[in-house]
Amino acid sequence: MTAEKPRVRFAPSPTGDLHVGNARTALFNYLFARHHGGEFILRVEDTDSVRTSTDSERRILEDLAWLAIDWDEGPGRGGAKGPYHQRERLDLYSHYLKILIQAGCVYPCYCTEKELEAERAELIFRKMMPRYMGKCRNLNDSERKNLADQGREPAYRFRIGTESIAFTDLIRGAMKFDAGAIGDFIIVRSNGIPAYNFAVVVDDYLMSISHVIRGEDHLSNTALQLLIYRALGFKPPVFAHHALILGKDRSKLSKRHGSVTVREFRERGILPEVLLNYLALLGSSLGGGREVCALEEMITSFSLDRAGKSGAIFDEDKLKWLNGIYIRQGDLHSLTERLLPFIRAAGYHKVDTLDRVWLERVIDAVRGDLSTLSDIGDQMDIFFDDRYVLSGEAQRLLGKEQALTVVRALQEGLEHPPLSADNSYRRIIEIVKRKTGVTGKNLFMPIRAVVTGRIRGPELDKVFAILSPASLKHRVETAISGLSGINR
RNA sequence: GUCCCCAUCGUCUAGUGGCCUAGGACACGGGCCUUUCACGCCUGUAACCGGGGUUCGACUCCCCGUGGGGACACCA
Repeated sequence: MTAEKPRVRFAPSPTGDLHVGNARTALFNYLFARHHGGEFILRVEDTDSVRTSTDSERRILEDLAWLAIDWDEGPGRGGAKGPYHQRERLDLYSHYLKILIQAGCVYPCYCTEKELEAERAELIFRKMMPRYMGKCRNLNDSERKNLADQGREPAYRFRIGTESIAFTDLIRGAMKFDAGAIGDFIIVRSNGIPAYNFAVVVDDYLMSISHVIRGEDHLSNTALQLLIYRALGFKPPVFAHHALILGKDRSKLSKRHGSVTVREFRERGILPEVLLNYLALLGSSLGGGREVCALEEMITSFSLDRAGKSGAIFDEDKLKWLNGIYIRQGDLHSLTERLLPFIRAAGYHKVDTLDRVWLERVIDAVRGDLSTLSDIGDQMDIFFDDRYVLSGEAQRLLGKEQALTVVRALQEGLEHPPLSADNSYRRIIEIVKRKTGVTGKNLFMPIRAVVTGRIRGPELDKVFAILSPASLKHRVETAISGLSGINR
């Protein structure tokens, strides 16, 4: 590791929403930078003219901000090594392309995409590794002129030798590749836009990136990039390739596995700090057996040594479990604040007119049953008469003879003169118990069922304290008339 | 197909030659608490891929096999 402060980067391409795998890469880079007091740079790799969209870029930046991953240099923040969009760095790439051409490391290739595709198909058919066979590798000047005269715009390919490429990966150790197995690859497309491997090398070098931390899927790209570093005479950064996030079938996590973008989890009501916490936990260990871990602690304890070498399956159960912990342990005011959009989405359009103190009591009562913020609507329903409904389970439970007796006693108990909200619950339970002689589960479950319409939910004393006496009475009455009808 | 990477409970992992009768977490089962479901607490089931070495001693080191994954675009 270098003695100076490290400079790392996260370089998304704005071709869709931020994938959790990429978010994890961003987090690793961020944690690495913060842990070592270095700099974290954000660079937008927008060289794919057809798939890139400014909307995607906006959304990725939003997602990063939502996760509280902030960058020291990059879009919206500036910096000495900009610009931070590859599209604005085209002259830089053409400068280094010229150098490579002059050095004879690169040659123009006039093959059309159709021709290349045919070659690839042929190789695959013959069960060989699909790679460029070097058709334009040794063209002379007149041949080139000929092709150019046909109106063909050349792409530029890097001339691969037979040397072997070795480097030390910070996570994986000694790594060795054989250049012979690789075909000459394109570094600048026929439209003049650089290809990934070339742009990355130029940018990482010019931006003084000291450590490249990225997914294992880039391992073989590293060999190509190292070749370019060598040809340009650049000192390469230190590389670290972490394992990927896998789906249930152990293949790279992708759309068909379900939710995969940061935005999807956000919309499903996963807390940003939980997603971060989980991503840090996945495929690594926070050390000391810690699982629930705030960002500050992650920064302190972060180490690439702990990054796992094998892929880790994304476990939504554990994510939800972690989310539930944060929901239960967090501050009630901020929880309420974050819940508001989800309450609105559940159809409570007038949530802002609700009494905030009352709302917070409701949230406090149900937070124990929430695993995601989007569960709130369903859990809140029991406190609103127009949403109250006897579930099938509750009806079944109330269908029992003894249950009906309890409910009738409850009805009588509610007839007693208004009591203070604080002790009404205990008094009513006392009355019902005395009248029926029923105790325990047989006493509480019927009461829970009529009052909430469900067989599970918040603690009953809280429910009684929140619900108005009128609602209570109304629910019991309608339940009784309904049930008696069924029984007869 | 070729190259590369990886390999501990179902899942995420601890374990860096003796502390391992392999520890923790999620999930699952049981119990306790709450005169209720849940929460919480306690507890159970469950793993070192196989074969060779190296060593007094291998989950840990080496080799082979097997299995899984990744890469192989004028995408990044």
